[in-house]
Amino acid sequence: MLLTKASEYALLSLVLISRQSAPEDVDTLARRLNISRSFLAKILQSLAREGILKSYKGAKGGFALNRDPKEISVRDIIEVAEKKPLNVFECSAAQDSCPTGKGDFCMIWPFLNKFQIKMDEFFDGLTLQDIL
Amino acid sequence: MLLTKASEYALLSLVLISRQSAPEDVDTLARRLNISRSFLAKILQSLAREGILKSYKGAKGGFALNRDPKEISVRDIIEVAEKKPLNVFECSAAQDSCPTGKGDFCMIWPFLNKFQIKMDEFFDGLTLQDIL
DNA sequence: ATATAATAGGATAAATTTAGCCCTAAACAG
DNA sequence: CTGTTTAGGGCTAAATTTATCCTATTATAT
Repeated sequence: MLLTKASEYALLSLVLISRQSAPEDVDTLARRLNISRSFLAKILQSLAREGILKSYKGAKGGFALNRDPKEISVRDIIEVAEKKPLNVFECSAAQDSCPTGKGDFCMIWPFLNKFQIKMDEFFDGLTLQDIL
Repeated sequence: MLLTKASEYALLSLVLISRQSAPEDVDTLARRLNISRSFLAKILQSLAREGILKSYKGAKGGFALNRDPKEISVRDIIEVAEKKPLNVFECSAAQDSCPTGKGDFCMIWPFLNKFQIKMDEFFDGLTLQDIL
């Protein structure tokens, strides 16, 4: 599994939330998805902090989309859920982050970067809208 | 990091080994790559068990390629290094492995599978030869 | 024979992921 | 106002994954 459950839960929740006009609360979502309430709460809170969701406290509160599904890239969602940039390796995005060091040129960086770019293209070009 | 250091070390070692005609031993490789000897040993042993490398015990022993670099797909290398199939999620390869269960159709499987297929194409089409 | 080097397996350590708990702050309904 | 609802945040625990180390054994070249 390249991606963790956090991404899975984030995507599933966002689909459910998108289908609703009123805010959905964590309890309902966790029950509907049959997953840990507190873990999901953290994920949704992160998504809210990053402006993907909007949160409403108090009665009838919960989470709703903060932007149009077309404006939410799958890449954004996954990077928030995983809490880190979506890199094949630490070094695959920027050549200067190569850890082998020793000054000499990395033997596999070109390959890694090629995959990195392919993946970036895929995730950047895909929005929540496309999943719905 | 989607892939672990095991894959990184496997790829780097294979490149070094490819450049040599005589078997390369773990000590030399670990020193050259500046990484843990015993960790690398396990990885190379796995690669040998899967027929990617050939191992030679005793003096002047070590590891050498067992097949032509053209015949070794990057996918094979990574799957051996990661010790598991290269799936985005558990469920992304086969639809029936969806864990949400409850009989209803998964909301995100089509998307996951699309990515899975893209990744498969990329890795299957690439061989060790292409990295060298 | 002897030194070299892989093999195998277990043990350990470190890091990350997943989950649970509890208390606070905010918003809302009546 | 007041009580209820719900997000927010922190802290801890459990589980799993990654990474490393160690030791005994087996094979081989010279």
